[in-house]
Amino acid sequence: MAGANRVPAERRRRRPTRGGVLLSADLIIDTAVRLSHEHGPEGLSVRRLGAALSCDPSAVYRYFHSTDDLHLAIADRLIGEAMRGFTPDDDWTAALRGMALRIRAVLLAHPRLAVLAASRVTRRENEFRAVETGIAILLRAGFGAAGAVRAYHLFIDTVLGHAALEAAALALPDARREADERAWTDAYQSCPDDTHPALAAVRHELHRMGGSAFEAALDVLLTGLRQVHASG
Amino acid sequence: MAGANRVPAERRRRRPTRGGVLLSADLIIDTAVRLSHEHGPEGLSVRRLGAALSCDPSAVYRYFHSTDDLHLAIADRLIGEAMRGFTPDDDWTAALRGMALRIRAVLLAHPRLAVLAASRVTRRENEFRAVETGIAILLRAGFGAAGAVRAYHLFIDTVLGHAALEAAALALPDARREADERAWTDAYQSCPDDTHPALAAVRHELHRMGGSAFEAALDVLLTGLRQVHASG
DNA sequence: GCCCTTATGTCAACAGGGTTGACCTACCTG
DNA sequence: CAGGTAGGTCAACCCTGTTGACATAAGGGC
Repeated sequence: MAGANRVPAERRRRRPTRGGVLLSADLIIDTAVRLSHEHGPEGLSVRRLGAALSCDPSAVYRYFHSTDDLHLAIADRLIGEAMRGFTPDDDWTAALRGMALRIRAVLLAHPRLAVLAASRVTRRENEFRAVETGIAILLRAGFGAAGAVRAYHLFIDTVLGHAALEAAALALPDARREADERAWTDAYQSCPDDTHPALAAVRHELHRMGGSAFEAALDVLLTGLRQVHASG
Repeated sequence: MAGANRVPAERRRRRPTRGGVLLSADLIIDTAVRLSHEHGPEGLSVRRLGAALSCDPSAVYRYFHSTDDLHLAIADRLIGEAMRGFTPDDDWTAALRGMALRIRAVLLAHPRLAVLAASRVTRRENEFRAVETGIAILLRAGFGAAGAVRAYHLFIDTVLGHAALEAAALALPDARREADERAWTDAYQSCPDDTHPALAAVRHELHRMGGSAFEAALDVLLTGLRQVHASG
């Protein structure tokens, strides 16, 4: 918390930058989101932000206490983007599935921000609403208070964990990402059969490791959750 | 791959640093691992590494092409550490569970490295062996080649995703981590009941969100996997 | 319509980061 | 013992977040 609201949300004196831009928290977040996927990895920095807004980098600190503060605001923006217009399916597992896919889609669209955002608690409006939505789905499904919170917790962490992992891979410089992907059809194909018999046995299936396990994992998790729900 | 083995693993001419230390890839990795959890977040840097080894920072580049190369080597070291002495249980779900807990324990012990390591493919010996072990467990359980790879993929990504998330939280500066944790017993307790009825209904259970969902998620995932295995 | 306060943009500086190319020296091979 | 070169060192480059002093224009009170 410590001074989290020392920076006023509403400004009275609006003064344009040297480049004629009228700064605002929203504009800064917009620009940050744009920067982060226009430029390559590490594309987002206070200095680049300053350049993009044609203002001095330090002006950002008039709107956010630190880059961490800015990151949390960005994270909340992404959550809002993910959940905008979401109406949960009547079937609770389908509802959770839909929510998971939305969150993943947004995080993959902003891989570099995803890494920062996924593990944080923004404690801001959009996150409040998302948690409200998720818990409501589970309560309506018949989970008790404790069960709903437990289920939501493991669900959302699984979704965020997978998404963060995929995003981190996407956020790598091209050369590294491709090298990582090639590993399964390359280095892993060259492991000696005698010392790695299991790898040898599945050699022609290893390419699957290069892709995403998100939906498969999600479906298995929901299968498990359904079973837990049914059996008490 | 590009030049991945341009740096020879074995050295002939061993020449001590000004501080009298005989460098080696292993010693550098050792020191890096130690640094990363002796000092706080951002405790690991090439320059600090140089200081700890009493050598010039740039000497590290004689052993690793870049920090990324070093990070992969560290990741592989952690995998080795996690799997050392691991003997899978006869029950395949118990075996996977044991493997998951080991990986998580090591990643949580080195939170800052975990964030770097979890999403990468080290394509090095220890990782080869770990994948071999995991696939072997699933083949022995009766999964076919494709099923074993699919199951391993979604299993390991779930484990790594959760572990990375927890590690990222642990790697935060104390103030930020505590603020994130407090959110559930603090900011989330203050959401208006009328706009957030589900949150209101589970208010006294929300504190659970602050802890770890790892084991709960793991158990639900294994439950799901068991069902998938049984029904096909 | 002016003046004062102060919010807010600007500037310069600091400490730290990865990486590179030139240098030089001590080691190993022959 | 001589020569070639691996490998440690040094200085430089450009990047990063952050801070404190500074200046200026905005807007409220009169």
